[in-house]
Amino acid sequence: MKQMTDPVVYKLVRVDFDGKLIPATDDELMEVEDLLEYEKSKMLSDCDAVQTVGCSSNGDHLSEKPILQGYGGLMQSEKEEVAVVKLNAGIECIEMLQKVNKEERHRFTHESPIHLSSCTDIDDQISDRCDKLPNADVTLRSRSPLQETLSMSTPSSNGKQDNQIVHSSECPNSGEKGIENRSSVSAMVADSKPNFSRLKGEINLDKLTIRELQETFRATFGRATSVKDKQWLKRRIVMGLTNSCDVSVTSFIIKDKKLVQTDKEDSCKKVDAEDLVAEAVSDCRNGSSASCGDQMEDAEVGGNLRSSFMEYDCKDDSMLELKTAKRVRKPTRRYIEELSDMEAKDYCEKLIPPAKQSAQGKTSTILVSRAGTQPNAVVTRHDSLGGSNIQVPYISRVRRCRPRKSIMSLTRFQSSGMGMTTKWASNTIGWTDSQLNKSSMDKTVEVRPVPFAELLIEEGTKEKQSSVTHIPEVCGDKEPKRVDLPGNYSDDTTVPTAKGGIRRKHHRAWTLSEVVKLVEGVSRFGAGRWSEIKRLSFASYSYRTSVDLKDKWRNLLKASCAYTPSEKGTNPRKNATIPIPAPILSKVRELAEMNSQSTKNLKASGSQSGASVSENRSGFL
DNA sequence: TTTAGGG
DNA sequence: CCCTAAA
Repeated sequence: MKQMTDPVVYKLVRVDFDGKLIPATDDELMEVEDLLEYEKSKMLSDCDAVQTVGCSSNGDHLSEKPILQGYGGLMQSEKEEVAVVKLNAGIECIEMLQKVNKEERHRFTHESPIHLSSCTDIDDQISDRCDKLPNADVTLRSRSPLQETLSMSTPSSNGKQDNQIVHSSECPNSGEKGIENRSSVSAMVADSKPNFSRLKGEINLDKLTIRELQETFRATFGRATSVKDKQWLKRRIVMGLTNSCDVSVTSFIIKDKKLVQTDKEDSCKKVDAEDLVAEAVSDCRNGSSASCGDQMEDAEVGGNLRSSFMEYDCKDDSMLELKTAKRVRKPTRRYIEELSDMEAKDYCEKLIPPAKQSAQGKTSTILVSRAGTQPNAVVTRHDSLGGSNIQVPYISRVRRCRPRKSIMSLTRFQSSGMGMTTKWASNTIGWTDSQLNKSSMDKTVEVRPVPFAELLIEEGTKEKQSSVTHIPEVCGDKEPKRVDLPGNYSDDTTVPTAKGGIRRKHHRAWTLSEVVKLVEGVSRFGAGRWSEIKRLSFASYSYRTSVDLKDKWRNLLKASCAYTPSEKGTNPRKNATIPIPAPILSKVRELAEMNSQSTKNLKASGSQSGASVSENRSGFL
């Protein structure tokens, strides 16, 4: 599926009045992540390709598209580092995608049937790859030279004011009034390709001239600097190479990607190159956090949004420049929860016990961020993710799910899921945006073929179906209600009981989108595969356990049986909870029937059960 | 640990 | 949702 997607994907990005780049929806963000992954793997094999994804700038206007930098310039020994740097660049995009003006999004959803490239299980991807932002080293400012370059290489279009949205190029109908900032140029910017040869071997920064330091800086971060301050440069480079802000030594020697302290005690974390990668990957995760911030924007975060950026553990005053340039969004509670959940769920098997970690010479550091603007410090800890050190917000939580057997299982399922997705995309009819809205799932858009589209069409919106026949469909994904946002419950959703167990504090009403997700999951994996559905379709819903899914499915089944036979003419307000749209219920019934059928088939003839599933689906409708 | 089913 | 038996 990734191969099918054009690697050049543009995202909805809004530029705020203060020049801040506001990302779009979660789903888009996630898609970018997908992209990042794609780019990463691609670049790992293609050393020369430095892909820079579009950035459009309209002269004085700061309307820009995310710069999605690939992971170019990889050399075997340093590829990890490169990946980091490049990823860091990509992070910017992620960040940009984090937020989008709600109204704009709404409008976007309404006015433009967006057909994003197919990308399934975005939730899973995002939740699996995202983490907190690192030290804000590689910073693409809104007017950074790199972006300037990019801007020039992309066609600019009619100017709009700030706050305008730039439509993604994957949105075929995005050409409506005033929002035509489209560009589909993938700029190859050689200048942005850091020269990492400088990073080889030992570098004694003390002996370098300012110019050399600047060069090294560029090699490290992929962007040039004009800073003349030697100390600053050295610090920056060391920070970049060691991925640590905690650099205050006066003498720097970098040897084999490690900082060799010369005149001071180890105050630096020494991380392997692979750690850097993990860190960079972890950067993406912050994206999910930001999306949470987005969702909570008028809720608890509220006006704090603008000030919700903060720096992590940057004790160095030299960071001042960076502070203004790039601020790290403070993780929301949901983010932290999810992150912790993810980390526990997905990477637990790879965790190295802290003791062992220290024994390996890795300092298990707990850093207290000293945010200038944030009174409350954020405690982070170093964890090992996939054998790498990452910094994650520290939080105690209860794991409700057993860890994934292997990270690869995710990819495996994803690819298989995507395969099915592709099939669906060509065989089924998806939502239209109006259908989406009808289903109250218009908050966000997701690129995913929706198997229930038929149901909605069957609901009398057939006239819409022509507009969406062959393109992967847009579908509401995230919970539409703020009340349902996980962040509102944060990490104290469970409370220990006297009996030693844990009990949930709140009942979380199932939202329609969750139900849809569930039904889709069932249709994909079949009823009974709850843990798989949970992992793949509800990866970002840390509060839904597989048991929950099962229970909900049971309820849905009950509801559908009580409902559908008599069709829609009956009393529409039977459900105490949210009224489940009849199409969904009938879908549930269908799936149930299919399921029982296939199991019967399994029992009887033991064959052709898998084929019957998909065939029954289409034949049924 | 996961699933199925009762409470 | 919780709990638990069974796999």
